Amino acid sequence: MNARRPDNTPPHRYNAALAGEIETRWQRVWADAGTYRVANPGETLPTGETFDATKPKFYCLDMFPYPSGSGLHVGHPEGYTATDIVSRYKRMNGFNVLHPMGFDAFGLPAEQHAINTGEHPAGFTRQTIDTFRRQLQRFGFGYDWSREFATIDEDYYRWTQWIFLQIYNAWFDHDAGRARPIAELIEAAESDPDHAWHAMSPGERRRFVDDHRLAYLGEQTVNWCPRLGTVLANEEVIDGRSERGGHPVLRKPLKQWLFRITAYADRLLSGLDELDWPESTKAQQREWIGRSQGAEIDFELRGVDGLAVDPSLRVYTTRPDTVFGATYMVVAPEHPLVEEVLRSPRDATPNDKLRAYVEWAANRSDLERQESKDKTGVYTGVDAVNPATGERVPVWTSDYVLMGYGFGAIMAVPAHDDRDLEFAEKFGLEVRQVVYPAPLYPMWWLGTHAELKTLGDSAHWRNTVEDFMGLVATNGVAEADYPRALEQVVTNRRPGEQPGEPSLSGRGAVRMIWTETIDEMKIGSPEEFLDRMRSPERVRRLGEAFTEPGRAINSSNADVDLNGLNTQDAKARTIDWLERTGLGRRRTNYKLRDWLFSRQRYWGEPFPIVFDEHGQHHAVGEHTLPVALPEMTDYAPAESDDPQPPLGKATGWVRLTAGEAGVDALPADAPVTRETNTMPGWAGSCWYHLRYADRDNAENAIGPDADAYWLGENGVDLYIGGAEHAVLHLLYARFWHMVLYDLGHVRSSEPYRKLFHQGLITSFAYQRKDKSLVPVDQVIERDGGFVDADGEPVFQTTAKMSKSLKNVVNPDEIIDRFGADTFRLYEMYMGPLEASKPWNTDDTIGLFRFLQRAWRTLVREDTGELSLADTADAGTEKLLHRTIAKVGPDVERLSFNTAIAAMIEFVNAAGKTGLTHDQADRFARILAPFAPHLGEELWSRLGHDPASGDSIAVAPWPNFDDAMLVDDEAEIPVQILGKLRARVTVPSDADQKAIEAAAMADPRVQELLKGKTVRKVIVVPGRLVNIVAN
RNA sequence: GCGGGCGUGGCGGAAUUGGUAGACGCGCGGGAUUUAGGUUCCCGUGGCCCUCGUGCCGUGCAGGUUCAAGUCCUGUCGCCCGCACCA
Repeated sequence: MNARRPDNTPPHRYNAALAGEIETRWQRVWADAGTYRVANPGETLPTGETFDATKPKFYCLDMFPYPSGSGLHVGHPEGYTATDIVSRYKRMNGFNVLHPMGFDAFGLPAEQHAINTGEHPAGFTRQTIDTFRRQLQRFGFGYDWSREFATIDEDYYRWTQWIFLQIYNAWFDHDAGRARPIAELIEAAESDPDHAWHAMSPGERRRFVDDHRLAYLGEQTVNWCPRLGTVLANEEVIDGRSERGGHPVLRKPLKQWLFRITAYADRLLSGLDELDWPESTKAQQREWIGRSQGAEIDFELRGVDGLAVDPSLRVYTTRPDTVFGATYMVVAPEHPLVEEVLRSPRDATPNDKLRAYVEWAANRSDLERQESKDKTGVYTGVDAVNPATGERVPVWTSDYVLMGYGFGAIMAVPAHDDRDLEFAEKFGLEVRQVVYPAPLYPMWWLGTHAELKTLGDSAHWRNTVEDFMGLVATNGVAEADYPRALEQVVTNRRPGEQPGEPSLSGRGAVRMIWTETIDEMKIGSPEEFLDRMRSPERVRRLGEAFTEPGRAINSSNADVDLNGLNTQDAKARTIDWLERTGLGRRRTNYKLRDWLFSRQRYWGEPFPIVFDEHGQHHAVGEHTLPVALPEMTDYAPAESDDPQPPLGKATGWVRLTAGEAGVDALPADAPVTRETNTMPGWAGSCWYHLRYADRDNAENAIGPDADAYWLGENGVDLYIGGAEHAVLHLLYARFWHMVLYDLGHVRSSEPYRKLFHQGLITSFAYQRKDKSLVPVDQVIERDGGFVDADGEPVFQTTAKMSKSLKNVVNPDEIIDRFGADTFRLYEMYMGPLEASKPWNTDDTIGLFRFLQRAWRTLVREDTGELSLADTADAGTEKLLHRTIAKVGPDVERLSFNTAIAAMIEFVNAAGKTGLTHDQADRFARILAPFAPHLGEELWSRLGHDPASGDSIAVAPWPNFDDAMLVDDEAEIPVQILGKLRARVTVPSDADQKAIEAAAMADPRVQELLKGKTVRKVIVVPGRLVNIVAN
C-alpha cells in the first residue's frame, strides 16, 4: 500500500545524494593516488614523483585541534577551509605546498575520563582522534596525511623531551643577547682567571650553573587543594574553595620547573615588529610582556635597628620625577621586610595587627583580589626617608602591591597615582602635589609672582591674566621668557585704564581654562586668585590624582631642581641625580614572568630528568629517550598535604639506576628517581610546526634540509587559528623557536611569519527585554516578530553556540543535507574570515543552488551527459576573464566571500549562454579550491584522469587577458554638484576632453544647466564627471 | 580604567587608492513548472510620495574638509573582544 509518489526531480540533478556520492568517490581516489602528498628535499614518493627543488615552497599551517569527545564543531572547518583554499591555490600556481594536520592530544579531559573509568587515557584519546580524522576527511581537505602525528606519539614526544633538554642545557648570554650551550658558560668561567668559579666548591659551582639554565627548578606559589590532591588554576578557585566539590584551597609555595622566558622579553617584543600578524594580537603580546621604563630608588629605613634586613628599601617606579611627592611607602605582604618585622619581637610595635593582615592576605586568591579592589593595609611600624625631601615617611603593607612585580615595594605618590590616592585617603596619609598640568602651568607660575597683586580692580587683573595666557598659549612662549611676557601685559594695563577686549585670548584651551578656573571658581580678588593658583590643592579639586604629564613644581632640594621641567625632562634629570648620588638608577621592568612548566598530572610528557640521592637533578641520556609514560591502573590523584603527582604511584618506573637513565656523571649503579611532574598541554604545540616538515626523521627533531626548505629563513608562510591563542600558545611557541634558533637547530628566528585569526562562528539567539536568553526551541514566530513560550516578546541577537541555548550546529548534519562542498562554500561566504558571524542554516541553500546551477550548466540533468556549447559567447568569455582576475587576488588576501560572489555572478550568466569545453575547463579550475569534489568531478568529465596524476588539484591556475577586462564602451555617470544626474556612454579609451564633451552634450545635462554658469568640470577618466555650476 | 576593533536594507554582508552606496546570498512579493509542497526556474525587492519623477531622503548621531565622504578630520552615542591594583 506504500504508493510511491512519482518524483519529478531529474535523475541527474546535483542534490545531497549525488554530492555525497561524488565526494566519497574522489576522497577515495585522492587517498589512493596520494594526490596531496608532497615530497621532502631529496625524497621520491611511492608514486614515483620526485622532489622538485626548482619550485618555491609554501608552508600553510592550521592550529591543530584538541580532539574532544564531542567531535568537530562548525568553528573547526572555518579556518581549515581557508587554509585549504589557499593551499590548493598555491599548488595550482606552481608551489610545493606543505599543508599538514595533526592532533594536540595530551590534556585534562582524557585524564579525567581515565580517573572516572580506569581506562588508560591513550585508548580514549585514540578514539577521539579517529573520530576527528574521519570528520575532517569528509570535508575533502587536501592535507598530506602521511605527515600526521599526535603529540602523544612516543616518536613525537621523545623530541619534545629532547628540546626540553636543549633548553635545560642552555643559558642566556645577556651580552650576546642569545642562548648558548651551558658548556660554554663553564668554559668561559674556567678560562677567566678572575672568575669566582675558581674559588667555588663543587656545590657552589653546581648552583652557579643551575642558576643560569633556561629551564630551572624554582619556587612558585600555587593553589593547592589537599583533598583533590591537585594544583588548581586561579579560575578554579572560588572564595578559597575549589570550584568543584567546594574543598579548601591553600596557597602554597611549591618547587617546580620554570623556563627563563623573561630573558627573551626584549626579543619577543622586538620580533613582533617584523611579523605580519593582526595588530590586536601583537598588542596583546606587548601588553603581556609589559615592558616599562623607569628607575629603581633606594629609601633608607628607620626604626629597623636590630632587624636582619637591608638598611634601605628598594622600589621600582615609572615616575621617578614624582619622588618629591612620595609621602609614604607600601610593601607587599610577602615582602621580606614584613617577614622580618614579624619575626623580631619588638615592644611598642602592633605586630598582632600586622600578622593578622599578612595571614589574611596570604590566603586571598588572585581572583578575590580582582573582585574587590577596596584598599586594605596596615602600618608596618617601620619608616623610611624620602631621599629627595629628607622627610620621614611611613612604610605600610598592602596587597595592592604585588610581590611578583618590581621589588614588591613602591614609593607612594598619592597626588599622581589613582591607587595611591585612594589608599592615602582611606588611611589619612599626606598628599603632596609635585606635577602641575602643562596647560595650567603658566597660571601657576603667575600665581607665584606677586606683581599681580599691584594690579587694580578685578576686571583689570582678569584681563591681564587672560592676555598673559593668550600670549603663552598662542605664541609658544618659553618658560624663561615668562617674566618678560608678564611685564609686557602688565605695562599695557595700568591701573585705572579701561579694560578693552582681551587681545590674544579667547581661543581654545585658554578660554576653557579661564571659564573653569576663574569665572566658575567665583574668585573675587587678585589675592584669592593668587592663593588658589599657588595651591596645588586646586588641581586635585578638578579631578582625582593627576597622572598625566605636566610641569614639575615643589620639586627641588640642594642637589637637584626639577621645577618647571616637563615630565620627560624631569624624569631624565631625576635619574641623572639618582645615579650621581648612588641613590638609584635607570631600570626597565617587565610584567612577563618565568613560565611555570610543571603539572601534577599523568597525561602529559614526562620530564627527561632524574634526581640523585642528594636531590640534585640530572638530564637523562639522550639515547634513553623517550621517557615513556608507565602503564597504570589508578590515575586518581592522592589526597595529601603535599602535591603527589599520579606518576609517584608508579614506583617501578620512578626508581632506576643512573646507568639505566644514561646519567654519566653518576656511578652506573647509583639509585636515582624520576621527576614525577609532567609537562603542561602547551609543550607539544610549541614545536609541532617543525615536525610536520620531517615527521619520520629518527635522528633529529627536524633535519637541516627539511628545515632549510620548508621553514627557511621566515618559517611558516601562513598560520591560521583562533584568537584565543593570541598570547599563551603563540608566545610559548615563539620562545621555544627562538631557543632552537639560538642553538642552531633552525634557521628562522620566528616560527610564524604571517598569522591570521578566523572569527568566531556564533549563532542566532533570542533575548527577552531583561536580556535573558531563551533557548531557540522555545521561540515562536508571531506577527512578524518573535515570542517565547509565555508569549513574551523576544528579540533576535547573536550568542556563542551553547548546549543550553540549543543553538549548536553539527557539521555532519549539514554535510548530510547539502554535501561538504556546500558547507565549505557557505562558511567561506558568510563574511570576512576574521569577523565573528552568526550561523544561519537557511543561508546555506544559496550556495547549494550555486553548485546546482554550475552543475546544470555543464551536465544535462535528464541524461547526465556533458552539455557544452560549440562556440564561446563573447560576453561570457569576457566575464570569465574578469572572474579569474578577481578570484586569484581575493584568495591571496583571504577575501573568500567576494571571490565566491564573483563566481556566483559568473555562473548566473554562464547558465544562460552555456560554456565551451575550454571555458568549462578554466571555470572548474577556479572553482576547485573552494569546492574540490565538484571541481574534480567536472574535471574528470571534461576528459582528465585524476586517478593517474591528472587531478585538478595539480592543474595550473588559469590565466586571464588584461585586454579582456576592459569594455569597448564605458557608461560614465555625470554628476552636477556631486549629485547623479545622467549617464553617458563613451568609448572606454576616450580622453578627458571627449568625456567632458559627451557629458555636456547630454540633453538632460543641458536642461539642468540652463541658466547656470559652469564653474568647473572634474573628469575622472573611466569613473565619472562632476560639473560644478550655479 | 587601559589596549584592539566595529556601527551600511528585514538578515548575512559588498564598495582594495575619497569617485554610480547596497555587489552576492538569504528572506520577502509576483509569475512559471508540477504526476502537491520542502532542495526547481524566471522577474522584482533601501525608504518616502494620492506629485512615480534618472523626484526627494539615505551608511549610529552632530559638525568639518572637499568639485565629490560609508571612506578623511573633530566631537559624541552604542556594541564586541582582550587585559586589568604591574607602581
